[in-house]
Amino acid sequence: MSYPPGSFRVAETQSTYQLSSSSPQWIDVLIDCPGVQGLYTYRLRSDLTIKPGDILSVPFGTQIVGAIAIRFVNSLPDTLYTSKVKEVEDVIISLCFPDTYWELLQQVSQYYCTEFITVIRGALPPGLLGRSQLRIRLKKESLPPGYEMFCSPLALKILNLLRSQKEGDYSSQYLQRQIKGANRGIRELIKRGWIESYLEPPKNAQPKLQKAVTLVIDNFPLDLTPKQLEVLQTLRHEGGELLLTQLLEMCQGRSQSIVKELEKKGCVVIEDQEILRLDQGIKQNKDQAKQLNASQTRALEIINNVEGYAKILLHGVTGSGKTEVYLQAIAPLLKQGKSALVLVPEIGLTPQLIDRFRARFGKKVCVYHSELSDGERYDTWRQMLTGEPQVIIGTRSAVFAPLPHLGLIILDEEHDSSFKQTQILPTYHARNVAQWRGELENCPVVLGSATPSLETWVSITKPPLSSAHHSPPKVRVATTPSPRPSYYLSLPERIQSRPLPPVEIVDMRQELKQGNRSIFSYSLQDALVNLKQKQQQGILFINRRGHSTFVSCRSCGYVMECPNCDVSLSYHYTHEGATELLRCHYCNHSQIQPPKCPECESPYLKFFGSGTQKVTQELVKEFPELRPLRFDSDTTRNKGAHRRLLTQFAQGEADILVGTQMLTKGLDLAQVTLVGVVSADGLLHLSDYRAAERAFQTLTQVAGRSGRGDEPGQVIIQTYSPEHPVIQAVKQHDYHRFIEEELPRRQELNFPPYGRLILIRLSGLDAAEVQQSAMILGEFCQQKIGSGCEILGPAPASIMRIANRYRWHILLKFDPNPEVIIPDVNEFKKLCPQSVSISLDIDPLRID
DNA sequence: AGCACGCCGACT
DNA sequence: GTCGGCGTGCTC
Repeated sequence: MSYPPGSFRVAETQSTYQLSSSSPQWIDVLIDCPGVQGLYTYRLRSDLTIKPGDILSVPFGTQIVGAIAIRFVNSLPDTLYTSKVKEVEDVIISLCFPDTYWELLQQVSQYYCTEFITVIRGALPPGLLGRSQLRIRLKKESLPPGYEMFCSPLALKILNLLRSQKEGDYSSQYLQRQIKGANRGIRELIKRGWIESYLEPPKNAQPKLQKAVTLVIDNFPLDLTPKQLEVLQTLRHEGGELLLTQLLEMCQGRSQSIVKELEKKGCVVIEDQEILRLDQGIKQNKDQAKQLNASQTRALEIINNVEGYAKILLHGVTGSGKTEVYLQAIAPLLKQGKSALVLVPEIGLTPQLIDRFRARFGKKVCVYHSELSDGERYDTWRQMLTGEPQVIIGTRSAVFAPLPHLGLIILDEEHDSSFKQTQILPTYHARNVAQWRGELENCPVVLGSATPSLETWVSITKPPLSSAHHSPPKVRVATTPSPRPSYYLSLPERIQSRPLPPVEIVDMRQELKQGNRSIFSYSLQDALVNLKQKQQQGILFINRRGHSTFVSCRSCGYVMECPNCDVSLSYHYTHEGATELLRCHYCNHSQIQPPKCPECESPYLKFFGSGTQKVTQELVKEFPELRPLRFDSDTTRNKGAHRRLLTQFAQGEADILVGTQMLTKGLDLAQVTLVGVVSADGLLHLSDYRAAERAFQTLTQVAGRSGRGDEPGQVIIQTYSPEHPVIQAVKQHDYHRFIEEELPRRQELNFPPYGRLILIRLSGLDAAEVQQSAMILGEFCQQKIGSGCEILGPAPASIMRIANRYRWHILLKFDPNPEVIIPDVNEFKKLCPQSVSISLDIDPLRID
């Protein structure tokens, strides 16, 4: 583990020494520098109130860095001289984090083998933990005439560079990047007194302040001018307090000087007031709790009556009204003064969900996700710490929302892979963290899904599969007392008893035999014609964005490949007359489609496979009366584009949405009666051990978009493998059948949810270096880890090169019970050259 | 993470 | 002989 577990913990925030006669002089802090191990001791300042858990800034080396106060110290160790101990610089933010908060972060740190400070960094809003910058400033007035003659060429270079800037001021880092060996010259110039160095304090996220005017008298004095009286009367009329800008706006033409004058006379006070930059969204019409059906009522009853921690799986088919259960589960909590945390897959993807929460709870709803600006994030975060009852809706990172009095955590679409962080440390899964949080805060955790992950499924106490298969019980409570209570709640029916849409599987091999060369089967063609006639709307699901999956030469078979990655380039062609582009979906390299094959000069260089662009084009060609709307990461890239496209569609400006995975998440469009999957095969035949699970989830979810309104729905899935078990399970809407098929396969190979996985990723620019490092680490793992852990690889990644970096993997597979000791990543790094980067992915979802 | 110190190779 | 590369270690 990169951090020795239990070697320290953040002290209880209540522990201050005010009552003790000998108050401590020092405090141990955790420095915000990954790689810096252990705690550092600083002198307390009498003018600052500091307690453990506070975020401080402290001098460290030549800079000022962020730090977390951990504990008071009464005496220094012998090895540390008093003179070496520096003083705390400042308190950045002093807030009462719930005690369990730091405990949670420590748990994340241990489980995900990530330094504690790195976990804290990921949990706090960006910008809170700042660092200073060493800057160099030219002292123009000290520069003697003819100074050029006195100094070294190096120093002269620095002087000239500084003089080129208006203020004569650059960061030390910038100077060192521009001029090699700048440090020597800087020292020379400081000695001469021509330049000086200073620390620019870290710019932390600051609350936004605005001047507010408050009326402080009841009876107006008599010596007021008419203008002054007008201002005061306006202020009183508006409740006695207004922002200065608002007040001035209301008393048009009145200037600030009048208000200043009133302050002098003691009529009002002007104070800075913190303005919260919160994403309050679009005003929604207030709505009321909806009537629940029997299953929903039972589910709600269980959730509301759970005391303390419990893990609750809300297994509801698509369109079964999970959201309404969430809403009604939260309502009583808010009345008790508690808050709720709602985690959703991708915020941009669920404007509908946010709107529904806002319509029910109004301003008590806050949205927290990484696409907010730093200021918005900071303010929302501060707003959470107030402890007022509220509902936070957020993506993965919101699992760290510092809400006191947490009463309920909900993970909607808990099976969704975006709850797992993969690129940045810690590589946590929000579902795991939410469970730990529920245990620590002693509140229930609801996992909602139509297609629960296998992890969740096996972790929930539930009726035996075989009986469940035939008649799934509605509610089943774990009867055996267990330290981790769990409940299985099922919503087997859609609301208002709407049927699940029938799923038709079309064998594309037969279509070809019958002479159909279109990408749309006869069934789908009929359905599309019908759609227009009935004035209904539809969705076409395509697994890929772009136009085509690859471009190859019909003469020699040459395939256009990305120069930086070992993948073929996708063909992009947005509209008539647009440039034909080839783009790499891994590194975003793009180039113009060449007119001839680069290999054999043949002009027959053509695209194959279908993406969203091509399907849209084909659709327009074959069904010109249908108005399509493309919905993928190419068309939803801009902020708000998502909501705009959905609104357009909802208002009937298009007949059919053509899109990718995005369509599968939380869309509730009542008018959609037809869902077409152009080709399921791309989903079925991935080499990943989770391919089947993902395919089942995606197909079930996309099918579930159909028939949510009054009109019955219909689903058509085109495939070349109609007999595939996943396809059959989707056709029957049979989750249990899929589970019975898939679980034994996982168990046999000890893959999750049975065994645990840790993936060691290596990458670097030099192929041989990466390979050799992988071999060394593989050997090291064999020796160090040994029994109880299966070591797979080292092996090259399935796409060996991405963005010019060669990639190798080592996969560790072990039973969750006998704790396998994973060596420190730093130990791995010591064994490899610096140019090879190494990272651990704990419980990886994909191994590619 | 920065940044100092320090030990080796290419130049005046 | 010095300059200047970047490898190792420290920062309370």
